[in-house]
Amino acid sequence: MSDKIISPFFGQHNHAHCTQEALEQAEVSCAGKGLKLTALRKEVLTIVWQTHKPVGAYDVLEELRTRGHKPSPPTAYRALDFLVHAKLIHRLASLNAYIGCPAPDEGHQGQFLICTQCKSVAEIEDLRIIKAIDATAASTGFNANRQSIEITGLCGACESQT
Amino acid sequence: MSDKIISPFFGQHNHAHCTQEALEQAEVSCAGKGLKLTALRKEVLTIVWQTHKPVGAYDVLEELRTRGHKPSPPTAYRALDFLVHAKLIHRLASLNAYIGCPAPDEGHQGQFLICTQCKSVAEIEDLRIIKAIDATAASTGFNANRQSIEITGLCGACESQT
DNA sequence: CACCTTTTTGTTATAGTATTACATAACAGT
DNA sequence: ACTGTTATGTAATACTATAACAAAAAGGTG
Repeated sequence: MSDKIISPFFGQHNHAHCTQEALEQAEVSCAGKGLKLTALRKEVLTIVWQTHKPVGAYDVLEELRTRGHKPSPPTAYRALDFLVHAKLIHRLASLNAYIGCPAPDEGHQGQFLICTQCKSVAEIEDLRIIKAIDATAASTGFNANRQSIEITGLCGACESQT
Repeated sequence: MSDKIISPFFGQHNHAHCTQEALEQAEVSCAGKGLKLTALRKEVLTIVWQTHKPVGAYDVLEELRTRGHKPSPPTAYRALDFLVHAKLIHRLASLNAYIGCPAPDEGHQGQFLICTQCKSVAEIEDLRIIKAIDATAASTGFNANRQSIEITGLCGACESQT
């Protein structure tokens, strides 16, 4: 099978465990790359990981406030930018929002299934898509360096509730 | 070959002809669907078609002003929304901008190659990508209804100028 | 045509998203 | 301790998009 689901696919799971694992991976990953996962950045990462739904920058700000900070927008955007560059989270352009990346060290690009009903997002890695894009790039001389693939629809659970 | 370039791929072409054809197609397409391509909407479509670079909503507003209108934001957004729904233009989520669709009646989804250097955008339709997405959807129970595929990089021309 | 309904456009205000610019503080190496 | 660098705080502002209501234009019907 050439596609791989790399986040819990709209299913039940132990989310506390899921989040904790992401945080531990983040520590390791940053240490390995010489990046500094400061207290603030870690807190923002935790906030993003609270759900598998995308979180907006101003949601992060709000949440930081409930945790005793008094942040203004650049605080959130800077932390989010750092996390994106560290490949710990992804930005979903179609939603202006962020979501935790469950596999920061696999060098994958973002491919997302976004449920319009329950708002959950699953990240996938489909080698056929990557290959197809590479092939098109090669055939046209286009030198691709980033792909943003965002597919919206209804997840199985929401579909069956109709 | 399973992929198709459906807009001039970063190459030279007779753009006046290109634009005019798009406008004529738009007339026909709207007539066929019972949609009203009003003077304002047509003017906005023309503005979007001025280049193969994406155009922002406020660019459209600006351009409308130079043409004697005194529009406020909703004027531009409404016309752009109409054109998107009529499948005459696409919105590029990663750029908050719009670009003309050269093949409005082919029912395709948007797949775009975006050159970060010259800002040109080419639209492609790669059946392998579509099939790969359908396959993933089928295998997970996800019911996809819209895809947004935006690939950024350097086009051949800009690459060779390096 | 006169009337009514629907759609489109105008207008004002405001909501939501993101960045610039500069100040202060924390950190790392000498 | 000193210094250069990185991170965070703060204020202001730019950019993107929509809500809500008013006016005008277009289309249908008796």
